[in-house]
Amino acid sequence: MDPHLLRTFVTVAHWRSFSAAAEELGYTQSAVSQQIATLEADLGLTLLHRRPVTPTPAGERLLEHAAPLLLRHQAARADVLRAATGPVERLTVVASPLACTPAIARGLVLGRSPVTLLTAGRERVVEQVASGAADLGFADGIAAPSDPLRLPDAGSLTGVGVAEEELVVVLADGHPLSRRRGLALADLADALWLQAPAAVSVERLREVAGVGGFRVGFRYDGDDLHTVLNLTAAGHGLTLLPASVATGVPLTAPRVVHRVEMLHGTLAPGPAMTVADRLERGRAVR
Amino acid sequence: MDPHLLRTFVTVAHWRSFSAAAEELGYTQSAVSQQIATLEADLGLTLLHRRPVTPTPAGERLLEHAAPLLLRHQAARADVLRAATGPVERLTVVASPLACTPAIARGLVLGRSPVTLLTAGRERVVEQVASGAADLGFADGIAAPSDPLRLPDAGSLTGVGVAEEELVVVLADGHPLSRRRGLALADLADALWLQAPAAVSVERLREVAGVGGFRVGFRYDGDDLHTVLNLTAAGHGLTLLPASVATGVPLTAPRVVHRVEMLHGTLAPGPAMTVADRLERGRAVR
DNA sequence: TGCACTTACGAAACACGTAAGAATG
DNA sequence: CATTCTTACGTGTTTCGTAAGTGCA
Repeated sequence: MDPHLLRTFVTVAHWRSFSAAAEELGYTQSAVSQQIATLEADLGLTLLHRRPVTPTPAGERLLEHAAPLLLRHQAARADVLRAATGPVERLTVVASPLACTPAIARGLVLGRSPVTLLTAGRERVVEQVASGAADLGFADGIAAPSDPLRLPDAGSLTGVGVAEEELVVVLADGHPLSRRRGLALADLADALWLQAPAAVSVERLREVAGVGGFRVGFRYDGDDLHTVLNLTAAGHGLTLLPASVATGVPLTAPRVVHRVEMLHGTLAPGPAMTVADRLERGRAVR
Repeated sequence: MDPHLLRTFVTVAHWRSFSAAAEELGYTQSAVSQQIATLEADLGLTLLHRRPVTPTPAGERLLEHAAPLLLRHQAARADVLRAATGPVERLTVVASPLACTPAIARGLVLGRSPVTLLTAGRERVVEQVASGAADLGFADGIAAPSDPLRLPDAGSLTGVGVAEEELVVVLADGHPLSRRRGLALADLADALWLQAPAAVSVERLREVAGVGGFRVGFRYDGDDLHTVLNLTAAGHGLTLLPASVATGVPLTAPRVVHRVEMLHGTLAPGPAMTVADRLERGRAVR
């Protein structure tokens, strides 16, 4: 159960192919085959069905453990390294699509030090901060007011809520429900929803509403908010968005808000700490 | 950052000696030296001062990460293995000294299947269950009513509260405070306390009380409750114990209780699940 | 028959033990 | 000067790549 082998296993399972994993990892097909064989021999279990490549039940189980394990592993490494190297005079920030609110954007100025901002999915934000690729991360999601976001656990990351905002249901133009003053999520479980990284995930919707349904009518894999709005307007599916970025019908039940959390490892004095402190002091929520 | 090297590092740091760690791990002194050198070269940092052997700040940082990392690592392995092998017809249970209350003991009967019970410290209970050495664990500690215990995170362990009980302050025979009807923890911060695995840890006392103090007057490293009571009676230090095992003055503030939690990994149908279900149904607290 | 994983085999790297060396208290 | 860690070096093992082998669509 070498992290090395674990990473190969995860990659193979992801691509459902030994050869594709080999290419991604810079190994030969043969090496990957041998690594998986070693892992299986070590556990005494078959982890993957071959042709087609599919995880066995034991493999599925291992996959659930492997991702958090590898995440914590690289987080530990990054944290030790970060603590040892002095403060750097540049700041790299990663934010999920809707996480960079005006207040946060304003907080990111930093004298003459250069700031780099990049966008990534929620999990990737955690990963980047944990691995030290970014100094500061902003992840958004929906949650009950003052509840923390449910983010992957990297072991040593500090997260503070920095913004919470009302949510609205964005409906198609002229949708019969658009005249309503407020909507309950449970009433919309039968509707078709738009699945997009920039908007709230349909999976999370089911969790929050506590019911099934919420079929995905359309899937948009890009980050562009205008495209999301255009797709919704065209009737491809409903969307849940923070009130400030879209017009729609307020969501009244359950009481959930759009929340942004700032994530960082242990901060050495320097730009990252300065910015984090400023944002933490000015935060809208705890 | 091989788990292998990490384990060696943790052991060396624990013993503050390369040779002692080598002996414990079954390596030569030389091998340990090389492993630490490899780890240090990999991170590009000195992790340990030599002679005397002491962690550097970076080493301290790594130590904080290493234990939970290794714990999760073996927990993942055990979980995959446990899920794959069918239910076993024996049950191994591990409990911290005061965790095996009468109700729990009663719950541990299991038809004709043999049950093995062993005692270990709180951390060790988690470790044993996580690593699959035990099927079921019971850990006790003090916490605010209905609050969970603060146990090491193994990633995939389920914990449910199964018992909560009042605490009493056990005082020396004829102690002036023993006539009081109730005591507040903060008033006892200046007293001398008995540190013993079977009783509440003095460290935890400080956390719960939110103040310093609580000097350790005597340290007893055994598990025997009678010895603890005798030591307390002899005036070697105060102790905090569940009301059912000792007579003393009820603790009135802060509102804390003695809590027992049952821990287990994913349970396959079988003895472990039977017992866990029974105890979970009959639990006193959530 | 062709694509995809496995196996065989050799070369390079690695990890450990023995034993000698260095440094500290 | 004795204890404790480091270094040098030899050996056995591991791991990877090349290339041939095998099996399923």
